[in-house]
This record gives sequence, C-alpha cells and structure tokens, in this order.
Amino acid sequence: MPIAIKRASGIRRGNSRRSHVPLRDQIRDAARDLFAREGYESVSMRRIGSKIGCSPMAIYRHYENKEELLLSICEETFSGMIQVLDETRLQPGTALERLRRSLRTIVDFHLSHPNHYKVTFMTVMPPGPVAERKVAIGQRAMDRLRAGVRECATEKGIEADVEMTAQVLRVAMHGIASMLITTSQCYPWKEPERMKEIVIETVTRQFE
Amino acid sequence: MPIAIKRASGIRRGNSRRSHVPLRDQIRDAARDLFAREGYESVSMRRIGSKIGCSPMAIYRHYENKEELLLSICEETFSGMIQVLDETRLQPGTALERLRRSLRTIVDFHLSHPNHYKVTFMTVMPPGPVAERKVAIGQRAMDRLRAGVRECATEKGIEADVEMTAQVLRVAMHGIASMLITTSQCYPWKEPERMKEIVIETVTRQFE
DNA sequence: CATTATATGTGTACGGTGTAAACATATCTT
DNA sequence: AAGATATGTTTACACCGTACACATATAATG
Repeated sequence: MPIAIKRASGIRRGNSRRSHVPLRDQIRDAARDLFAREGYESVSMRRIGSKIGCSPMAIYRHYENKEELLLSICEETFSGMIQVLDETRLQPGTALERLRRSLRTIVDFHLSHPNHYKVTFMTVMPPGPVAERKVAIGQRAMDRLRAGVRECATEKGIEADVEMTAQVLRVAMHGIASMLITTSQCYPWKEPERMKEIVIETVTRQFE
Repeated sequence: MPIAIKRASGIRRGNSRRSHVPLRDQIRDAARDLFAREGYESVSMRRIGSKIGCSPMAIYRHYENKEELLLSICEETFSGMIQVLDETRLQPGTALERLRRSLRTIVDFHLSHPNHYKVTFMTVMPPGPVAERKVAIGQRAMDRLRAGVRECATEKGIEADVEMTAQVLRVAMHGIASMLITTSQCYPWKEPERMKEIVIETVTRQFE
C-alpha cells in the first residue's frame, strides 16, 4: 500500500531512538491508513498524532496543514500510478492488449486508493497554482494513454483521433472509478470486475 | 436552476410575510449553492443560516441534521432527472434513437445543473440509512435506463445483460459529466460536445 | 370566544475540530 | 563550549454540528 518512493534525502535526522522510522514517514503512513479506513474528513490531526504517539502539533513540523499531508499522499499515489503504468506498458503483447492492461491498471489503482482519488478527481479546485500542479501531473499520466492509443492505431494501420480517443478512455475510466468509489459501500453493483472489463472492451473495440 | 418540483403539500404554513418562499425551500436552495461551490464538508450550518438570515438551529426544524439536508438535495436532483427522462422516452423514434436521446438528456441535465450534480454524485455519503435512501431513489432513475436497454435488445432481437448494460451506460455518462464539471475551468477539453456524442455512440454500438 | 396543542423560531452550551503562538529541548555547526 | 537550528510539547482560540431549554405564532378544540 505505501507505494515505494525514493526519499529525497537520506540523512538521519535527530531522533532519540536510533534506527527509528522518521516521524515524517510515520505520520504519512498513519494518515494514509486512517484516511483510507475512515475517510479524510473524519480523521482528526489529534487522532493521527495519538496513533503514533506524538502530539498533534508535531505533525505541523513536517506538513504545513492537514490538506498538505493529504496532498503529499496524493503525489505519492500519482507517482506510483505513473510508475505502474510504465511497467505495464513494457510488458509483452499486442498494442491493444497493452492498452487494455493499462486501463485496468488505472482503474485498479484508483479503486485501491479511493481517498486519493476523491481528493484528486472529485474535488473542484479553484483555478490557481495548486490546480495547475494537479493538471500538470495528470498530463503526465495522459501521455501514457495517448502513447497507447497511438500504438494501437499504428498497429492496426488506421488513423485515429489520438487526443479525442485518449480523452474518451480517460472519461470512461473516470466513470467507473468515481461511481464505484462514491457508491460501492451502499450500492448493489453487479459484478464490478466484469463491468470494468466490459467497459474497457467497449471503449477499445475500434482497435480490435 | 431550482428544477421545478411539485411540493407535496400546498398549504401555506405560518410565516409572518405572506407569499414568501417557505424557509424549508430557502434553506435547501442556499445549501445546494453553498455545497456545490465550496463542498459539503466545508459549509457549516451556521453559514447556511446566516446566508438566508435565520439562526442555525432553525434549520433543524426542517431537516433532522446536515446529512438529511444533503439527502433532500439529492432527492430533488433525482426527481428532476427522472422527470426529463420520462419526457424524453415518450418522444418518437427507434428504441436505439430513444435510448441515445435519453443518454444525451442525462448528460445535458447534469451539465446544466452542475450544483445538483456535484452535491448528488460527487459527495461521498457515509454508509447508513440515509445513504440507502439515496440509493433507493437512484434506482428509480436506473429503471428508465434499464427499460431503454431492454427495448433496444427486443427491437434488435438480441439477448442482452440488461442490468450490466445499464450500469455501463450509467458509468459512462457519469464519467463525462463529472470530468467536464470538475475540470472544465482548467483543462483543455477537445470538443466536449463531440466527445459526448462519441461516448454515447460507443457504448450503444452493440444495438446498431 | 378562551384555551390548549403544535409548529417554528431563538439563545446557550458542550465536546469536538484545525492550527497559531509561545516555549522546551535535542542535535548540528562553528 | 556556545550559539544556531531542528523538532517536539503545551496552551489557547475560533469554529464546527447539534442537544436542550425557552419563546412565540398559528391551528385545533372546548
């Protein structure tokens, strides 16, 4: 779950107990767990602190505020998604098979990080530097989709509106993810796994 | 914007000013606007009250709590959508034409009522009896989709997994609506109208 | 009509929240 | 050794949802 990410700096900062996980990481780990289990809004800074045995205010030495703490998890998630996407694209198979694998990867990734998804894709951000950062990193993921579409078109020898097709794919994956995430706890979805497959198949049928 | 809905009871309740909008409706209108603009969690009952000039506790005379107020807006959304869906389904044409018209209606309805959409579909409700009531009324909208799918299958003489197909359609429309609503201000969408048509065409192609 | 019941508003209070500010100490630098 | 810096705690504040007690305006009933 933690989505392996290389730490920017490996220096050991002053902690009374040696060889202890840095508090910054403990906080993020605890927050991710609590957010995922109980939802961002219902988890208080006080509870995060008490879970790892530090005062609530200690968190603010490492994260500007609660939202930045979540955003940090968010970026971690995004980087992780791009990473698994790149791995997926390297696996063998036809262009279509690889594209469909990528789509599955995207959906699964979102479903396994619902809180990140909610904050990143279901929150209307007022235009500003934060929103631009989000769009920018989102584009890096879109690049992978565009490449996949382009490869499919090339392999099949057809012309495709790459940008439009990629957007349609994105929209479809977004639909599955957001619907399942917002309603999965209450709504009787009929075989969500099969639905996922059907949607993916449907929106990529032009490349069959 | 308020989505015309027939009031269950037309009686005029005691209000000092005559011919005034009932407080219950004022509350819902204000809440819908604030929820959509700033998000359910960040809008306080105090702010809703102060926006319409009543005390926070006055709201509790009309809605049991904040969550019930949210549910009321969701119900309003679904009722409006069911209404336009029923009107659309009565128009002439083949089953496929009518289904596609319904899908366009759904998307257009959401895009022209973004506040209702955000509140109803982009707000995660904690599991509980209130959320179940939301699911129940949502099913009444799904019934219309299921009927449209069934008619298409019958007309084409093919067997279709009605429930699954309806869910796929729902998911796809949800994807378009939520993406356009959440990102339209920041993201360079390429011809959203055409994308809508392409998505609708794609997910109903099996009935061509 | 007088009276009671009900519907609908307000004010206050409680336990929760995120976090600013001041302070304490442990570690690093010089 | 001494000062600077990093990292923790304590306290305090403004705000939150809402329970509770109270006021009043309308409806129902004798």
